[in-house]
Amino acid sequence: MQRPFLHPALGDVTLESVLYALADPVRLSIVCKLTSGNCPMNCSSAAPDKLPKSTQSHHYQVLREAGLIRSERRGTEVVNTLRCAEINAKFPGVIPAILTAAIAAHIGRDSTVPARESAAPEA
Amino acid sequence: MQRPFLHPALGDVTLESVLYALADPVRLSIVCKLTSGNCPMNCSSAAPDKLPKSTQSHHYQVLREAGLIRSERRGTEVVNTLRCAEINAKFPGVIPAILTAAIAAHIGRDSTVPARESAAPEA
DNA sequence: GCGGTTAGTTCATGTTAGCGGAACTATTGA
DNA sequence: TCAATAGTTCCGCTAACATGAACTAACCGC
Repeated sequence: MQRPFLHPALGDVTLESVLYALADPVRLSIVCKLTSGNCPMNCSSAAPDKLPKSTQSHHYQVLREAGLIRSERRGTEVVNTLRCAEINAKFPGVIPAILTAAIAAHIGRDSTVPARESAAPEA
Repeated sequence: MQRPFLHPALGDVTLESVLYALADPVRLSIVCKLTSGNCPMNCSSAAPDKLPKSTQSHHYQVLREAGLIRSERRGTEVVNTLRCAEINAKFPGVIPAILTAAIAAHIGRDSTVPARESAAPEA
């Protein structure tokens, strides 16, 4: 709690780490919630339900170190905001395309892995 | 070698697995080479130099199972083609944005991890 | 200030996934 | 048939992930 948060400079953000951070359903869900919520959120309200706190903390750390979110302490809680605008300046179009696809796929709507769904009756 | 390749149906391709597959520098490099080469390539010519064959094989398997490439045996070699058009139909804009960013970041030009930043003014 | 609550971090641990060397398998060509 | 080529599979080692338990910092009511 006392250790200050480390946010990478934009120059240190790599495409691979961004993709890696978003490749996890939990983290993609968190980012989707932050996007749709459109305002800073603390950790537990952006994370899927019933996720252990230590696991949450780990996922936020990954997102932070990838440069996707910025975290600030506000009293007892940590407030997270997206750094999409910055990332988008460095990797134009990547984040919007991924988030659009994620929202279309119903990721992060309420539960972690919602719809195993449809779309493929073919061989 | 005898086991047939398994390619997921488009309906089974998930955004997470696509992002995961592209989150590795080696695999991103392979996909970039296949894109820029603009034609089918065998495994060793699309992979970075000096990568152990077993590791190459593993990375191609990940790309294949994510739905990003299609592999076919041609004599002693395996010819790989991108499935970008299909993926793009399912997740519009995702692959082009990532590949554009990757190429801009000089990923997969010739070696695995080419330019450690530098914001590269060089051509 | 003191205890309790809240929100999140850190540590330790078991499980899992990835890398790469060695051995193996098809296919081609001489 | 033998050797070379191009990948695959197996296996061991290491690193990463998920999570419970213990910890810390800020806030609240008294």
